[in-house]
Amino acid sequence: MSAEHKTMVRDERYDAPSVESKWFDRWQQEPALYAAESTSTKPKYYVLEMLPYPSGALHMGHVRNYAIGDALARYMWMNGYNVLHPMGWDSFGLPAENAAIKNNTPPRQWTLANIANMKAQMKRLGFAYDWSREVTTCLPDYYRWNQWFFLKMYERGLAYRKKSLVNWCPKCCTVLANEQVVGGNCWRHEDTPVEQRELEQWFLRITNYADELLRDLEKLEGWPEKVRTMQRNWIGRSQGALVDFELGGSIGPAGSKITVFTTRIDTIYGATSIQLAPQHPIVADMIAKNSDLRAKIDQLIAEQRKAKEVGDIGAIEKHGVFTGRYAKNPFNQEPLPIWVANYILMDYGTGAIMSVPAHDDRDYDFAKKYKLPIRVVVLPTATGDGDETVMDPPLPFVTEDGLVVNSGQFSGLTSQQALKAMAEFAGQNGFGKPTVTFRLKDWGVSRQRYWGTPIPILYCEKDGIVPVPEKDLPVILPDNVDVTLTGGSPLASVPEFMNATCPKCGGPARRETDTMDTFVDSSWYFYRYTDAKNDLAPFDSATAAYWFGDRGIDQYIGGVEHAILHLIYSRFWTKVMRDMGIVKNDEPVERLFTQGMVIKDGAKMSKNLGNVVSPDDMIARFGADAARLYSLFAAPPDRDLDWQDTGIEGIRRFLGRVHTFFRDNPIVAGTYTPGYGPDDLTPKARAILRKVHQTIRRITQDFKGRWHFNTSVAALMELLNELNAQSEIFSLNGSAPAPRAFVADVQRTFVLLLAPFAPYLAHELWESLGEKENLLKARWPKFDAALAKEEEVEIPVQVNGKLRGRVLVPADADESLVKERALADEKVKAAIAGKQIVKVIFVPGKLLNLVVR
RNA sequence: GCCCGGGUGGCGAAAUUGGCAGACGCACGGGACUUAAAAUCCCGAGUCCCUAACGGGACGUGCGGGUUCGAUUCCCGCCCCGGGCACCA
Repeated sequence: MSAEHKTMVRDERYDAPSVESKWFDRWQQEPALYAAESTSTKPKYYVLEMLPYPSGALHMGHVRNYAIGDALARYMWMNGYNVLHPMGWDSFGLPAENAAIKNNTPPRQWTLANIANMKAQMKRLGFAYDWSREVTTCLPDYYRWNQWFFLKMYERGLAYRKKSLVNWCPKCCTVLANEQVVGGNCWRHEDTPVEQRELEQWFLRITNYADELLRDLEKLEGWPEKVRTMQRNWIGRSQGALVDFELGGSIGPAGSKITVFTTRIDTIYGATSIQLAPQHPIVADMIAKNSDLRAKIDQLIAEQRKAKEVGDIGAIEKHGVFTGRYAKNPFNQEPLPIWVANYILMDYGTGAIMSVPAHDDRDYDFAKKYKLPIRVVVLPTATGDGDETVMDPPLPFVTEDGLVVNSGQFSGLTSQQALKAMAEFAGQNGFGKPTVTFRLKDWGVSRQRYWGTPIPILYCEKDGIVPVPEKDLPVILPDNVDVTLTGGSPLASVPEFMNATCPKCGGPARRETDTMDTFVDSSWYFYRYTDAKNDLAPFDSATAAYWFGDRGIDQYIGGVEHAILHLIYSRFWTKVMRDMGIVKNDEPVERLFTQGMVIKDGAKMSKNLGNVVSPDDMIARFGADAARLYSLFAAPPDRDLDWQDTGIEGIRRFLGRVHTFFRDNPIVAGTYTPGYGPDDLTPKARAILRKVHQTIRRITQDFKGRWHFNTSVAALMELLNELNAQSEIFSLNGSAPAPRAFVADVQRTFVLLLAPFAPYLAHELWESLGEKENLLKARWPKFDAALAKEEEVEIPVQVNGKLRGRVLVPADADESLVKERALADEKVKAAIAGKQIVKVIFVPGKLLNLVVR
């Protein structure tokens, strides 16, 4: 603290360093100031900012995020709500291991030191958190409940182990979930392509909830549409049908068939080949007897892998190999050649498609290349344009509005009708059925890393997979583990950890040495805040129900980068907990706000670019209030903010002017007679009062509505400018002093309006006004429409829509008065000279437009 | 390619229902205070044109159309920037 203060630039007017230091010390002595009450008659409000990873120091993005949340929390407190505003640490994860290797410091020690530092920074910034509820995910009293949930999911069949191709980051030396692969690269190493490895891993069955996760997005009206769209895309629901094509010849067992997935069963009469993914099981049978074919298929697999690693799967050229075999189209008994193609993916649908070149771009390209027949079975219908015709080559794609032709009994149906009729027909005849596939895959949670929650599973030679009994939790993560990044789980090198006893047979057992994905930690942490010290359960259900209500956290604030990862896992976790009966809400978050990034010189801040702005530096130079206020003022919160040091300088000047105003006009409670009537106010004082109420309205509306706090701050600046312009009213020895009680009222209101944004200065001024009660317990000022109403307004006068003059009239003036005055205006006269007024448009209080000819 | 945002002075931005475009701030220019500077305070300012000046005029919210007395705002067609998804059958 003191070191920071010494380097602070001294301002001759407002000594932010010593004021902030004084209040910082006081707030440390009153930790209960921001404590939430879990039982209260007041209405509850749960406001939450996404918890940070303890990387070592806050960055400006954090400051912005928390300044928004803190302003809201303070506003809600001042409006009489019982506010829960907690903070914690998402403290497991790979950076701690990297730091351990680099600095030879144990991950635990490194992490806890970072937490201490960042917590001090948060306190210095004056954020009003209830630290009694702090959650630190890397401590056993938290992660034991990760293990508990894992066991519950295992019991319910939601956690399972399977061998499959998984994403492997060679730099992290661990497996990644699909959600952690960004454009084919690792989400932490954006230049490192993810490799595919076949490993046995633990998965959580998020796909069980795919339909509900999609459906409930409709309910989340308090979420940005952007995030909902991203989740919709990610879940990727696709309605279609499965159709079996019987194999001819001697491939596979008798009666073998290939099942394809299609969303366009209405085009099945146009199918001219079957395309298989190179990894398709049938292909394995074929190449077993044909080494020439094998080599070609291997080539296709290599192309696919390469494309995936480059991250541009759409760009590779389509290649295929004819297998020499045929499969029978069940609708028309036609034999179709079976090909293997590099553009067919084994992990979507069934890994097999029917190729309909006339009605699919990719199939069309492929058919052209290999000279496969192209057969049109859907014609465009006349939809008003009227001149669509079938062309040669045929239209590559016709949407569902088309008319089905050349399709046996289905000819003449619309595509929509055919989709239904043909899927039903397939079902009735036992060679297919309607189905739904999802892009969403189960969540792979195993990580071959040390710094995470141990998976509470044992492997016994006799009993196989054996969950750790609940009474034996937590499985403690051992200290003193060698965390070199060699690949393979570091815990496997700790015999004391790995070797255990089977709880079933008492024989020797081996512990699971993988740890959990850290996104497990953050999937439910916000429930823990409601009951953070519970050592019998993750949280008390009734307490969580109080804070979450029916619809979840009232307001969640964080970066859009978690739109899919954290926010989809959290939704899944909540639904699982609901099905377990420990929460009542279907969704964790009622309202979500994603703030924009803080950038500098048009680019994301990074050490490489050397454009990083340090919060410590800003606090030292301008003060915490200024750093916070600027991050609210410089741009609307949902937009990116381009940081400019000269901008925060301006904010510091504003805070200095505020301080000066109060210093020069000291009105202390108890030194004047309270109360004043309207008659005691001069017109100028009434004008001030009007501006005050207009400001209350603007700021209150910003909180209730769009959160454009940049305009809230601007409103405060305007109010201050007005107060300064009317200084004779305020000065005790001015020429036209207003009643002291009035001046005190204005000052009080100003401080209340400033309080959510600049708490240090607000508290200081509040005290200087002689107020004894804590500012957070004071009431937000009430807006009075009558007092805010203008008495006189300037009405713009247009002639044919062009501004020609302005007239000053009483606010409620009617058309005739405004018109009379307008016609008296010289410029208006000149504009209508020699012409006739054919129409008059009058918008009361807004505008007069004379239409002339 | 598809789906979301966004495009307004030198810069960050404002204009909540179609009604004075540019609030507020930054940077800039001028002035006051000072031996001087910094700090602070006051004043000016969208662009272009006319005027010695006072004033006045035209243009102006990415581009082109449209609706309207009136469009940053609504409609149609484009361009550019940012983000997401993508051989998903």
